[in-house]
Amino acid sequence: MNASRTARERVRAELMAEITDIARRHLAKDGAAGLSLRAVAREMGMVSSAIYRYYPSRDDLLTALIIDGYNAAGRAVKEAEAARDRTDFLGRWLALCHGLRDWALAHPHEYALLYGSPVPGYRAPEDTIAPASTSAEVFGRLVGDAFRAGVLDPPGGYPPAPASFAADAARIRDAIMPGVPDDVVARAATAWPGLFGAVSFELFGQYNNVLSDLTATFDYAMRGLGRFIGLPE
Amino acid sequence: MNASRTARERVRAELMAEITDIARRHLAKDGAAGLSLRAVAREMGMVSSAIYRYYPSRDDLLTALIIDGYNAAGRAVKEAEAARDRTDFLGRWLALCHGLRDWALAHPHEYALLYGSPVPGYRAPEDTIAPASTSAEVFGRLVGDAFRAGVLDPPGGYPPAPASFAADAARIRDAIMPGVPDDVVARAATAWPGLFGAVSFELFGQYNNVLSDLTATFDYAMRGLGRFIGLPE
DNA sequence: CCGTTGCCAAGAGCGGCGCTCTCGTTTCGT
DNA sequence: ACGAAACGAGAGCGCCGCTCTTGGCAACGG
Repeated sequence: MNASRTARERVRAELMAEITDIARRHLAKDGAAGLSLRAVAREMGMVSSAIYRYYPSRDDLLTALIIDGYNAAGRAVKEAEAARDRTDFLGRWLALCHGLRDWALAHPHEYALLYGSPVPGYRAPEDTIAPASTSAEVFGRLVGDAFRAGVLDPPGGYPPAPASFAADAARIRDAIMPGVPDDVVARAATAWPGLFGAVSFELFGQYNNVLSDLTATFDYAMRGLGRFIGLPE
Repeated sequence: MNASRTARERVRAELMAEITDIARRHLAKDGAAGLSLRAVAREMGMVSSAIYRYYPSRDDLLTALIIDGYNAAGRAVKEAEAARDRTDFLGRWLALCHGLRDWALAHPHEYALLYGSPVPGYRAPEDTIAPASTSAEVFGRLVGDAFRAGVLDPPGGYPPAPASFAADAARIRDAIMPGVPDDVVARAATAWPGLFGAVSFELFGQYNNVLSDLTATFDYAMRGLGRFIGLPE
């Protein structure tokens, strides 16, 4: 009975995978705004209404692509970071940053879908938060490793974190940075959006006619943020 | 003859202004994806094809809204920054940051249009770059003032800017930061996208279920970036 | 003063979109 | 073997951006 049920469901799973594959290709080519269920159906040789058996709406298909995208970006970040010597903490951070940037440059529309403006009528289904945190987990582990190694050496002259941050710090610590004290969490939480701000600026054209050697400038900026956290040179 | 021609052109200008006003309201309510020429025309009591006399395409209307948005954001930033004591450089920076964030929170869809994923088939017409730099000019003047006042006191322990940055630094210096040395320009260029990364993270939902006191955390992070540049406490 | 020119609103229409509903057919569980 | 569920196809609804044509109206030149 398992075999028979899986027979039908296997076809269904394969068709859903084929739909997402085609949709991902369309997304990569034309962006989220250009993704059309009808075009995907056409390419599959189906009639448009048949698609709705598999994805009840365009937003559901987009949600699937978002989850895929978070997983792909997280994998790229993870692999880039894993290639560095475990004790080269600044190197791991830079590898993480370049890994994200390289993936974003290779998949600009997918990056925009994840970290740009939310496209659908706005929703962030529960399913997306787990894969969305993959990159942050890599970051948290890196910061935690550096702290436990006792090598964190942040430049002085910075104000302390606000008292209201303690609760957030505790939550972040429990989730991805076990054992890390509040002020380190706070600095990490400052640097983290800086990474995405830099990638988004480059990808969304804010650096046009401003910067020329984008790779070197990005590397410099991320090095600065790494030092800001306290990662040793 | 001037009077007669301007008579006709005045009506035209008024109609274009009315179109952009309605379009801006639709944009604020439904986002860029929900902006429809037909809906705007309907609200104006026109037939949809008549709109094309004034804006040849939807993208042209969006471009007009983008320019308006940059001007509005720039004005908000400028006024917030101008309200601070000229010698309170960190205060001016924080006012700039909060000014941008407050404007973004009040006009999320417009912010997304400016600093989120580029929505049209992608274009950045020349007309948009001048208004886009208003905020950066405020920032550049602030950094320049602080440098000329001799109060810049950046924490040490950071690597120098890459050699390839010199040309970019010269261009930035000429445009918005006259007299500022390369390493200060480089640090400013690191902090600047950090501001937008923080605002975008908050606005695009990346902080959901992560941070609770968003205002205090933002203030802390911007304070850190201000110190990173060297603005004195 | 009148004819020409050019701007304008309106209407019809094209192709495409997301999505719904109905209708035969196939497939599966019992 | 039979009823239920899943399925593909087709037609259709109301949107959308955009184009083309038509007819009215005002401005300008002879």
